[in-house]
Amino acid sequence: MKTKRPSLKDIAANLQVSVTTVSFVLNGKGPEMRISEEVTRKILEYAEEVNYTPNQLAQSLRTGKTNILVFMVEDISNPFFAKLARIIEVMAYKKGYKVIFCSNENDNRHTEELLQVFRDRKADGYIIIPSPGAKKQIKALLEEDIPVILFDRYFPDLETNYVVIDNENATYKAMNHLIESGYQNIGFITIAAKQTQMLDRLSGYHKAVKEANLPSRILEVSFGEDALQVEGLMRDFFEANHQLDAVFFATNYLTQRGLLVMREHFPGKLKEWGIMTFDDNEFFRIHTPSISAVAQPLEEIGKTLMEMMLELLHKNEKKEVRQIVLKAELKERDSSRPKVSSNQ
Amino acid sequence: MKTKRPSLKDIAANLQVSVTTVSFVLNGKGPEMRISEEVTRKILEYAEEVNYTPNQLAQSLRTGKTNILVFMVEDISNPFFAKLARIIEVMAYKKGYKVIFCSNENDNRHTEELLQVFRDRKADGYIIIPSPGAKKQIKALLEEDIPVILFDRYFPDLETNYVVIDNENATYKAMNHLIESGYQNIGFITIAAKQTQMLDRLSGYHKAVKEANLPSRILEVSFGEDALQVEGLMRDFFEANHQLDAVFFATNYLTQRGLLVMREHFPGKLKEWGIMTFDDNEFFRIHTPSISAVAQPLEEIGKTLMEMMLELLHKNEKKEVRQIVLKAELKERDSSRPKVSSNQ
DNA sequence: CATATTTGCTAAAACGATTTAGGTTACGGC
DNA sequence: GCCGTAACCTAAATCGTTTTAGCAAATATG
Repeated sequence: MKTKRPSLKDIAANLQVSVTTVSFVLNGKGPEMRISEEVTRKILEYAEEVNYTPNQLAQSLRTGKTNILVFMVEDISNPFFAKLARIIEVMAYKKGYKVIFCSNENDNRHTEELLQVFRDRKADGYIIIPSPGAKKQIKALLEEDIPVILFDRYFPDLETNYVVIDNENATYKAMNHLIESGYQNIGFITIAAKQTQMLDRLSGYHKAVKEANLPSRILEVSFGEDALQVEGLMRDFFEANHQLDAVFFATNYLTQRGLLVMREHFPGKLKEWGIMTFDDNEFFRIHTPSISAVAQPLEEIGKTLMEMMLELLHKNEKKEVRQIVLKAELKERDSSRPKVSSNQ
Repeated sequence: MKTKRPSLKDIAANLQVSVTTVSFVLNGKGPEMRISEEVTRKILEYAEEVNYTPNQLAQSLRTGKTNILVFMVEDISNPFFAKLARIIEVMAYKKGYKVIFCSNENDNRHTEELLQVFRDRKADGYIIIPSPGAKKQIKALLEEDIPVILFDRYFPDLETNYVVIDNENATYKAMNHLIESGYQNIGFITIAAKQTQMLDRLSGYHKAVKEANLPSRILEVSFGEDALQVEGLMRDFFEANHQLDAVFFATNYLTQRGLLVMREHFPGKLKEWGIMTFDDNEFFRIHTPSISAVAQPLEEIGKTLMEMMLELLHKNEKKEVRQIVLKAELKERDSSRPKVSSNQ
């Protein structure tokens, strides 16, 4: 016996008052609009009784506000993004905002389509990991004066709000830690992407090896390749460079693949080599050996993003652009303990 | 120079036709409504030129359809749910639906609030892991004739669609595998929850130990406890039961905690003990020893959920309720290799 | 007592679409 | 010359809100 949800009109009809009055009362504007105590009480009681809640679609259509935020990452099933999503979700709900998560697969067409979808749905704000060619779409949002914050990476020549970490310095420090531990031949496995976060990590690596006068050995895999292909590339890389004594994985996805390859094909290296990874993960603590990692401060990133977003949402006049660079934390674990030189 | 997005009205005004005509043409009803070729072309061209896309809010308000699905889990940052979320996301987008993910923390109030929010926003369908007391809210949705599918767990006395796995049998089989490998004293670590998925796993355990005439040793931790508390309880449990020679973790969260405790406090047991976990994870393959797991068929679960959902969304008359129980797969890895008896 | 002011409320437009029920005009048939 | 029909298009209601502008009655002011 599916009965329609009550609307303002229903309440108004039932109580013989106007829709306007009901709206005023339920929005707490009763006093301001001089609605009598009696009518106010009557309306509140009846609304309670029929369990009225406003139709958000109508409300949004009228007001232009949806209280929906978009959180777009590469892949929501990546633990790093999933954790951050959860943090953002909690904070947003506390402030009365709902969050739509979505994955753009670092693909421009995906990004464009998704943004179109949410534009049509009038999302109030966007927290985005931009795909390489998303600059145009981001610009379009900015021109419509819609709150946008980039994170993880940004466009150096675009004036936007962003929150990132200091990738270059974090990588540089982690590299120096490996070097101080005695590793001399450190391979760097990264994603072939021309985006800031990857370029910065790479240049941190370069800086460290150059300063220490060590050789640089780099493997770039492209984003689209599937797990098996990636594993094959790594295997080849390890075989072609048997003088390696340590390896630095530039993302936690690569680390997963890499550890598997090492486990299956080079079990000895797992113990001997120095290993460092970007982005920490519960399992790196549990792994044998435990894996040293550059840990991004998830809570802080989430908190910063939400604070910036709330500011943007509530701003009246134009705020200046804010670009925040946070520090990452180096977790020193067993995989970067001082090298035990076998032949020196 | 923020210019308003074009609406049907704008197009109509510009071309000196009625809004109705524009709407018909853009919805492909031109021929049916006998709109002339010429007018049709004019409208299509102009719409293209100004890059018209309909305001989804208005559309939804009018039609009652939002093309939004809700996917509610305990915690979206749990890798198991995150992976599934990704699968659902891909399938849903292919069919023109958007997905809102949310975490109810297995809490009734959360569930209720979230459902209220999406009810107000007129979501088209719901895929839900219900919290223990969510029966009433689920019923309310069903009465409004809104598509709902439960998964992971269900209410035995509620006639709903659901997709679950055969928890009892999967646990029973995994237990027998441990028993056949020679383990005689198998602890079972689970969450104190009276929900079907947990009860079934527990009864699978009971069935197996009873049949094999083995002792049963169970640790129940409650959902709310934090990581450190859980680890403390496990430590006590392991110490109090030093005759244990294997342990079965009933969820992958518990496994994470448990492996950490074993690693830090009982490193010897990591190698000796049989270990089994529910819900597989990339890292269980990489762990030393690699961890045997009862793997839920994520792809199949996702596919089944979406197929059922699409059927419900497109149905005309009432469909009968579908309750699907899928099989889990046992991944036999190093942690359940035959026991090497040290003192027999 | 006539005129302001306050009190208490409401009509109606607007947001941007969809859809029902016609309304013109033109043309063919008889 | 009248009627029926087809071709082409549109007015207006509707979804459920918010909000502006203002009306009528009661009260205050001089």
